[in-house]
Amino acid sequence: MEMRLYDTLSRETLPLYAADGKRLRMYACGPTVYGPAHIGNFRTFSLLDVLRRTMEIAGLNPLYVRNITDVDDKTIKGSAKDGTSLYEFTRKWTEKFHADCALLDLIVPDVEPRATEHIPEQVAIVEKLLASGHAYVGGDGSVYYRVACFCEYGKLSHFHPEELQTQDTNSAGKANSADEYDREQVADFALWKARKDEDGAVHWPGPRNPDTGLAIEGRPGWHLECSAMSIKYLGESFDLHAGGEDLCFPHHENEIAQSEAATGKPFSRHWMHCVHLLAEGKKMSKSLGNFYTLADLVAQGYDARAVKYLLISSSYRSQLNFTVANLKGAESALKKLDKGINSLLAKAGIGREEFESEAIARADAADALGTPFGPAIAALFDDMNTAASLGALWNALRDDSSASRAALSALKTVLYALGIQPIPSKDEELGADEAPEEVVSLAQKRWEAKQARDWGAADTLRKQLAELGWTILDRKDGWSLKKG
RNA sequence: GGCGCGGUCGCCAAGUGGUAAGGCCGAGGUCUGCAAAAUCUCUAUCGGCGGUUCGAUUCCGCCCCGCGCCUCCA
Repeated sequence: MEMRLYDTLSRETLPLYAADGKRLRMYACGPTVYGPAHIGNFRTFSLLDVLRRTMEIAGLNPLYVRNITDVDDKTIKGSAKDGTSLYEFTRKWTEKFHADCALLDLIVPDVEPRATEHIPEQVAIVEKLLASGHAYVGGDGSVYYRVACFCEYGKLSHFHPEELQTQDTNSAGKANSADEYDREQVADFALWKARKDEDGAVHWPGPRNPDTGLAIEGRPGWHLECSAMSIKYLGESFDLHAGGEDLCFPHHENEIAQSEAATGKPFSRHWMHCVHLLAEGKKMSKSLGNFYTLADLVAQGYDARAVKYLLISSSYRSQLNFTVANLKGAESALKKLDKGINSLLAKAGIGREEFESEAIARADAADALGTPFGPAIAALFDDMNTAASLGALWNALRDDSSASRAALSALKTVLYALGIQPIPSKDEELGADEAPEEVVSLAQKRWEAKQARDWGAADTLRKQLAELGWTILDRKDGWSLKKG
């Protein structure tokens, strides 16, 4: 079954395929490492992870490149504020990002290039563009892209350059200082920024000024790195480029302009954009108090798996509103999912270990489609409909014919694609040896009171345990304890 | 002003020209000394008004409401 995905460029849902017949070459814009990534960032990265996984089970053999932006205004400012080098500063936040990715069980990209490690490649593109007249040195010594030179400018975001209206403030709420003095047109964007005092030690010998023949010291503009690195690792033309919806314009539009002008070839063939997450009904921002990071949520005791479940619970093309209530709902759902899988295994007479081991392999997608879990796979193949896929997963879990080896293989495939690993029968029940002695002794006393049919004493002891934060789970023949 | 997305059960969220998947919450049953846990069952006519059609939530038009992007936010 063919996998299809909506393409921003053509505004059509098109089949995904590897142009070279071997690997589907995909580039995703990664984070700018200047602070903790928030869950909105991770909605995009989680969805792209599902995409990567789904392409894998579809046999598309993805080659996944996702960059790290480690030089820009914010990283420079942040490192200056911290009194550390740009390198140290961005390493710190990159490590934090990787830790969060691991918590969410995101597959590590095949290549994760950093902007600062690809300066020569970026400079080479600027020099090409200068030579062909697509770029010019502006009044401030920086190199700008001449948008007027690229007649297809706007083809991705479907904006007409002449209709672009410069807002009073940018998305960060800061005033746009879009003065035309340095540039020929407001729409022109910086390819290479000339060195400024506030950049401190952050500068490289840049492209040669065609007029003087001298290198222009400075640093790359924002869009340039993605062109340079995607071309380096995937070739001048590749299969798919993805990112958050905010990147569509100007970032991706500018990538297309500079790449296609530099190579003379079509850049990415297919474009995918993940719609943003809202938090408590509004765009996430620190001032609104609805700014969530994964670390915060985990520290509050929420399960990272539940965060991921929630983040992928609506289609990548629709907005998702994150609320704590929904996160709790996701936790409940996940608990039930674990149980559902356990009982399915029990019905099939297959042990948890056998299920997790190689004994039951992930099904080939074609085989999986014929099982009750088929619809869950088909939904992912159809424009990566994660919400429909989860719905189909629940349906299949209730299907009696799901208790077969073939179906369980298919289940493994679905869980792999969604990137949700079931937790082995972790029903939070603790045996006597796992709780504090005091608690165990209270529980035992209460059990004895109960056996003696002394309900008053039994209820008092149960209350005492509740005050200590433990719940008694009664059985016919005994008791166990649950925290909370 | 330009481009785009969306309004489906209390909440989240799929979907289709022929009478609405799923999850959460809630309610009820079973179990239980009671409670919890477990388990089973139940819960919508799709923003408004017109139009096309044998038939529209699904297509078209208008209106109302919400949201995103419009130069460095995933």
